[in-house]
Amino acid sequence: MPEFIDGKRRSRSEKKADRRESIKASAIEVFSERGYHATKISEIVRRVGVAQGTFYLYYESKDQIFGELLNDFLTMVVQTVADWEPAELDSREVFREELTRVGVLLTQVIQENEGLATIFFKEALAVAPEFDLIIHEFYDTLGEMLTNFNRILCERGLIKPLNFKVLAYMTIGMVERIIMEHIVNKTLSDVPPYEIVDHLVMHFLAGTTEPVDTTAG
Amino acid sequence: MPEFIDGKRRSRSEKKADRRESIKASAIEVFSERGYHATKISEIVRRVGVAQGTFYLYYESKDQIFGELLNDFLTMVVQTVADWEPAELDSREVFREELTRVGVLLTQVIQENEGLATIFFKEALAVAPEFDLIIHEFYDTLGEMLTNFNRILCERGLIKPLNFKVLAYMTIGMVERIIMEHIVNKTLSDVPPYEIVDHLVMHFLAGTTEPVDTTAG
Amino acid sequence: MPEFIDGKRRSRSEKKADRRESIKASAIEVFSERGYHATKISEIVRRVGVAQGTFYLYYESKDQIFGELLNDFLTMVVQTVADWEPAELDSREVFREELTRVGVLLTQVIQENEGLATIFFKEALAVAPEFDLIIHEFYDTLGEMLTNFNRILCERGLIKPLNFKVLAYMTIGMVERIIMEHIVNKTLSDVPPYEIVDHLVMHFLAGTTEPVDTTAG
Amino acid sequence: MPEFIDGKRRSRSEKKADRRESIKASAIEVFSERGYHATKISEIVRRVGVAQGTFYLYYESKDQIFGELLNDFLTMVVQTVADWEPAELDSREVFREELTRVGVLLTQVIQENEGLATIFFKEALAVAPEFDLIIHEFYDTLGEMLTNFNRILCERGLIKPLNFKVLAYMTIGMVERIIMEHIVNKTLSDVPPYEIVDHLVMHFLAGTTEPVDTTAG
DNA sequence: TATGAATGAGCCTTCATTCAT
DNA sequence: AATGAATGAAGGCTCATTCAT
Repeated sequence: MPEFIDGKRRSRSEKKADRRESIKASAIEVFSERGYHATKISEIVRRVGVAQGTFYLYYESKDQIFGELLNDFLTMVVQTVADWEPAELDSREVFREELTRVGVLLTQVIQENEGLATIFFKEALAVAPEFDLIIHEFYDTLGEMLTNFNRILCERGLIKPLNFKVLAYMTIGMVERIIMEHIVNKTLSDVPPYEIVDHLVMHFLAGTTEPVDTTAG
Repeated sequence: MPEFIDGKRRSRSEKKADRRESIKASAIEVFSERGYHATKISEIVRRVGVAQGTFYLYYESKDQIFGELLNDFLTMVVQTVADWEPAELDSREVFREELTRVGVLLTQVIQENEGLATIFFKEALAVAPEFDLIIHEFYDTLGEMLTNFNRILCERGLIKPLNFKVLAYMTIGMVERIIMEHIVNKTLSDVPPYEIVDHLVMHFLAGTTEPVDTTAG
Repeated sequence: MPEFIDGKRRSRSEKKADRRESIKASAIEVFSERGYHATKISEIVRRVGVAQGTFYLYYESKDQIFGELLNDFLTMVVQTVADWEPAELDSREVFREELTRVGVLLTQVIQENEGLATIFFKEALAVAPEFDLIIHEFYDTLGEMLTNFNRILCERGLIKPLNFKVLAYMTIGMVERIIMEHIVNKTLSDVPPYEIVDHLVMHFLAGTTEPVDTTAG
Repeated sequence: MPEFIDGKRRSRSEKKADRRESIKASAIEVFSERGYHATKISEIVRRVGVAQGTFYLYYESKDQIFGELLNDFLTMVVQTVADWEPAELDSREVFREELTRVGVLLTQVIQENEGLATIFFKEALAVAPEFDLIIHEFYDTLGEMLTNFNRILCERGLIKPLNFKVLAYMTIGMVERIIMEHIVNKTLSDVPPYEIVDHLVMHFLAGTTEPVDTTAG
């Protein structure tokens, strides 16, 4: 019996969870390949090998599973940053190292969830106003976090005074476009992740630490 | 008689062009409000006040008009950059001024075409593989242009040696996220465009001109 | 002025008739090429080089012109037979000659109106119940004419007693399938018309004049 | 319970096949009554009492089911002839009997499938070039079969030398017009099938066995 | 008489969701 | 829990016909 294949009896709820997970995995696959609108429930279940009706035992609707996927992705990103727990940022060097560390962490987590990332970057905005809200909240939170972060850095003398909000979104933009090209479009797949993160960190620091001398020729 | 309102008789082809434009304007409105899939031809024509069939006198299909809108936007952006004709970049100061100038130009053009910008940033990737191609080509072109531009700047000693491709996409990302927030999502609408462009240029220059001194504490 | 090209003034009604004829010619072309349903008024007028609205100055509707074409064809066929005026059928030889003569006449008239023939044989039955009626009437008339003709021939001893109605439809079938293959489908286009008519006449006479001796081995 | 009506439980696939058949039956009905273009899927399903979408569980499209019906008819006709297996045609008498036998068989089969026959004779040529091909192939095959058959009969001395191709199509025409009138238009419904077949066979034999003496008066 | 832009009814097809088994 | 057949609303597109100019 399949339940014994791995040597231990799986409980009923464990099996149920498995079925749910396999449907979710299939959904990630299809959504990331075809996009939200071109994805049919029939294709999701076909790949799992269950009947159409089974989908609705585990998810309420196409929208609902899509929302859950979006949420999974955002939670993952937020969690990674929340788990960061940076060392005391008492020097530029430590600061640089810490930024690099969280950058590499994010890179890994996103690389391991390529499908979710693709869905987020390509589809999320285009599906429905309902999801727009979630995403705007995410960006708002991210933007606010970074704005505050920048303000703190400034107070500690690690970066110079700027419009921290603009700075925050510039940083977000840099990072997300790089992820797009590296993970989703693969146009930067020949560049090692570390080099990419290094560029991002360097650029952030350079653009924020020293006034540009524009008088020199 | 309406024909004399602007002091001259309008020819049939002029009126025909007008009708086409009014349908296009309506399409931009609806697409940017509702997104591609939620947009119904019936809604586009309802807002113009013509019959459903009229749409098909001017456009072949929903896909075709969407493609045309996308093309309009990309052409506009490319044209703005192509019309730039920067002065001789013989000093950092001139360089900075020129970058700022093109930035302001782009800001204006995009602000005047908010609908198209919204469609591009929110929908373009999610509609159909057919459009993915156009967009990837656009990004590839943009990426290559900037990569070469960076290389030239480096040769002239205006920026330091870096991975120019990564740098290019970082720049693209900064700019597009800022546009997103400023024009589409309006979260930066309280910041004057000039300040935003200034930050972008400053950041670009700072991150590319001087090595960051990470030894200082 | 075009009206003088052939050296004489054309009256207004003559010009009008010309326009009507050219539209009809175009309609025959398109109907025979594409069939009734795939024929668009726009295509008919495009080939004449007039505007869509012009069609409706000369014909009431698509149905109406189709009906007129059908009628033209049937009238032509009936007229040919009516113009036949056979010589006194006082011998089998004369009879045979007369049958051949009318056969050749019909062949010519149909060959000169290939388009109409194609429309009649391929489309007529499939368009609308309204046309079914016309066609059934035609076949009924034809069937009755031939039935009576056969009866007369029998009375004169030219053919033997048979079910004249069945005989009539057999004859119609033979003729129309041959026309189909010869004129419409061109699968018999390598056989000279005279040979074809000869076979038809011969077959008709053979099948109607002598009892078949089925006792011979 | 309906499942027990015929004394045994019907399996799911059996019921599924039934549903398919009932839709096909309805399609035959509507197509033969209204013709291809005037037939609406909504009417087909209305008569079965199922929803519009159900049609598409069993057939891909309107075209596809029409093609299947056409194919059914042609297969049926070809199968009847293929199942014929005539006795040794060593005498005119046997020959006549065998021809009569296959004629009666065809009559029965077509009478039992009146709807399909109507569709074939009235609509088939007028629907789409795609179907034209199928039908032309059918007639070509039929024409060739009969041409060869006639040649063989001639070699065995059962019929005299003629243009066998012309002869073949004359035969086809006789038969199909008779079917048209008897089955589709019902103008010969008062004549018993056997008499009709007899006339056809007699006529075929008479027209092919003896030279007509045209010198006698 | 001629034009051709405009009309709008009509139908095929898709697919998320339901529900009887 | 699982099935998969059935549902039916919804929308893109066509084209014969009209009518203002």
